[in-house]
Amino acid sequence: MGRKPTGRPTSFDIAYAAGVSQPTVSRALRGDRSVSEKTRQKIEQIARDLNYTVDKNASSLRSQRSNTIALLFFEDPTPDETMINPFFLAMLGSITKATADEGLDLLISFQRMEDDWHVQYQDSHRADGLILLGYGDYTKYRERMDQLARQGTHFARWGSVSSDSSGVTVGTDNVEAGRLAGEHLLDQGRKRIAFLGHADDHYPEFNGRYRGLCAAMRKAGIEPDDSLQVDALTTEEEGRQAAKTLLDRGAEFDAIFAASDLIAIGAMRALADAGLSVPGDVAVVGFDDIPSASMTTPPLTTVMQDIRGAGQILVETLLAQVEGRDLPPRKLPGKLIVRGSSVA
Amino acid sequence: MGRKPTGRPTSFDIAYAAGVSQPTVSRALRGDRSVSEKTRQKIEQIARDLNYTVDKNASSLRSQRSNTIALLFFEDPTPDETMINPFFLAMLGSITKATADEGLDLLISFQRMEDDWHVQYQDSHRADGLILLGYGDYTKYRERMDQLARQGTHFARWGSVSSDSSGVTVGTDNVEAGRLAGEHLLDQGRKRIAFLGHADDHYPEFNGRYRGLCAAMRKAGIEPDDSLQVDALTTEEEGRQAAKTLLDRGAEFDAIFAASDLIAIGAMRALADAGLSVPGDVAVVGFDDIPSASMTTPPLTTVMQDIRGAGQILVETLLAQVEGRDLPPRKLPGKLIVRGSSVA
DNA sequence: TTTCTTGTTGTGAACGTTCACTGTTGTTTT
DNA sequence: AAAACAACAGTGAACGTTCACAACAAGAAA
Repeated sequence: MGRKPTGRPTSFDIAYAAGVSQPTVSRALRGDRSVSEKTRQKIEQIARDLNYTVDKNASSLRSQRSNTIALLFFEDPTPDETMINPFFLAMLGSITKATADEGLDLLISFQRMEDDWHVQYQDSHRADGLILLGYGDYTKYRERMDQLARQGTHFARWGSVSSDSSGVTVGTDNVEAGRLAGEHLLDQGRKRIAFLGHADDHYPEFNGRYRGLCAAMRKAGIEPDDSLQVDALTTEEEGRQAAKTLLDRGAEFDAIFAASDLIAIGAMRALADAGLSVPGDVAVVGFDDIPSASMTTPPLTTVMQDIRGAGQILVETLLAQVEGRDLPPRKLPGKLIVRGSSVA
Repeated sequence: MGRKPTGRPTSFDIAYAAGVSQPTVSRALRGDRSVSEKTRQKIEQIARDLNYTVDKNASSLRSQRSNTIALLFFEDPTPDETMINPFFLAMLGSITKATADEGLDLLISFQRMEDDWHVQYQDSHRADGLILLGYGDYTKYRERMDQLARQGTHFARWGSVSSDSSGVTVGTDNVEAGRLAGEHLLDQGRKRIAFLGHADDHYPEFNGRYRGLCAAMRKAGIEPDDSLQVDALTTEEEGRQAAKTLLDRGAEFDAIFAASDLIAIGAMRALADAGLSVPGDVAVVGFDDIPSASMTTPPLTTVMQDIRGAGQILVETLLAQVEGRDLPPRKLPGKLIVRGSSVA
């Protein structure tokens, strides 16, 4: 029936069987409206019978569109390489769904920041665009992003939304979310609120959360105490260390707002080790609402980010960019999830 | 410099700049040894200067090899679509690493079992092979796998290792792991051990774990009591329900071996609700060692699967298959992680 | 009737590689 | 010194689509 006795059928085989030309097959299967309904159905039927599928490579090569996006996690190297930040893992689920809804394929990669790989994804036509998820020292990533932007690579990033970085960014309104957390703690009568997490511009998301907390405190007539802010990255261990530092210093505090749940969980361990009760002695609020947050004792109060919305908006934003119409950066609201760690 | 005033450089541009023919460029960049060292270096240099990368689509089209594998999660539909089983999420990390090490790209998809999509991944030349991760009613998946095998699709699956299913499977030695868990509980002096999880052939992994438990008990001279086995799927809620069923029934038991950590966590909640202490009244052992397992109170004793090894072996196995040499199925050992939920 | 649409299909080329051969050197063997 | 063989590079075609354009029919407008 086909030209070749062996191998997968091609559009030529379908065309032959349907008695039309090969490009007509291509058009029909793509849903091009210039093909009559009758021939389209006939072609679709034959394609199904012969178990034919369009060759993705040939299609992408010719059309210069891969209908694929690459999801790149970039982070500072960690000891355990296969361990992924739980928050981004959740994001992955949402992005997968969003890409599937748009009929896109999703490539993923966890290349470390040292590698140049991510730069090549679009150049090599593997993907039409990139979604970047990352954490760690922001200033290190900026350079890469500028490079990507210069090369005309399409990408959308999850992170702190500001105008100073190249590329479109989607992220939670961290300042507002920090304010929510702060107000909640103040409502519980807490007055000396510690912040665990880096608070300088190298970590703009954490910085925003801290600024939100400070704003809430000032509004309540309390001047934030800088000595209650301790640097920490998003790991349980750093959270434990940070809380320990605070305790060793003899600092007085009745609440902790941690920049992430992992930090909060680590901090709770340190508090338990020191014989302090949560929320009795110290109320704790985290950020992210990772699955483990509800497993702790007491369950952790935290700020949930709109993960589902995030994935969808990231994909939308990226797709728009690929198609030449740029969408503006977007800020998503965070939502306070009150659990036992902050209320009596 | 090139033939075209605009757009990405092609291998022709590199060839022109290097004063060689275009196929030589292709050969050089592929590392073909029939290109002299000198010209290879020259070509590589020029390629770097011109920011050239090989077009993945053209390359894959011509060579009929995409150097990409697709990772497909298939599961029975759940209420929250973006929620992914934590164990498979961990597996994802390991598979990503393994594919990166082999220089492969990784496509992922969470298509539900209803869809036919997964069948098309290889046909459309998107991927050279498939890795299947899934849970739920096994008998439903068998049919699909037989279909894949019939079509000559290359795939490797994570799950229960047995000879009866088509395709190569890699998995933990569930019987042995179940025995480990059982022996541990028996060592703690427990005699009436309940099993929470489906134990019929529709769920061969859980079934293996149960058989292992039974074997350990018989070896210790205790005949397993069927009434202490309660069906449950891998969710916290089902675990809670299962434990509640057991309690409502007035069953006597001093230990629970849950077929997964999520089930175990749910069961611990039910025990707490009933005023029973862990491990005082009931010792609990889970399976998987998901991140949350160490967060519970008390921390959960569990069986850790060799996730890192799993990813590597799955990729190896699949790659071998693609290259025409079949590797045998593999069983990986599980490792007991003793925490507070099972020892006093 | 003639001309212009509109809808549908066919034609030839192009996307950017890799593959299978054919040449061309220069070196080794007989 | 002729023949044989490497080692390397070039030539033409092929992979399976999609694109731009031409061509044809049938009905509408002139």
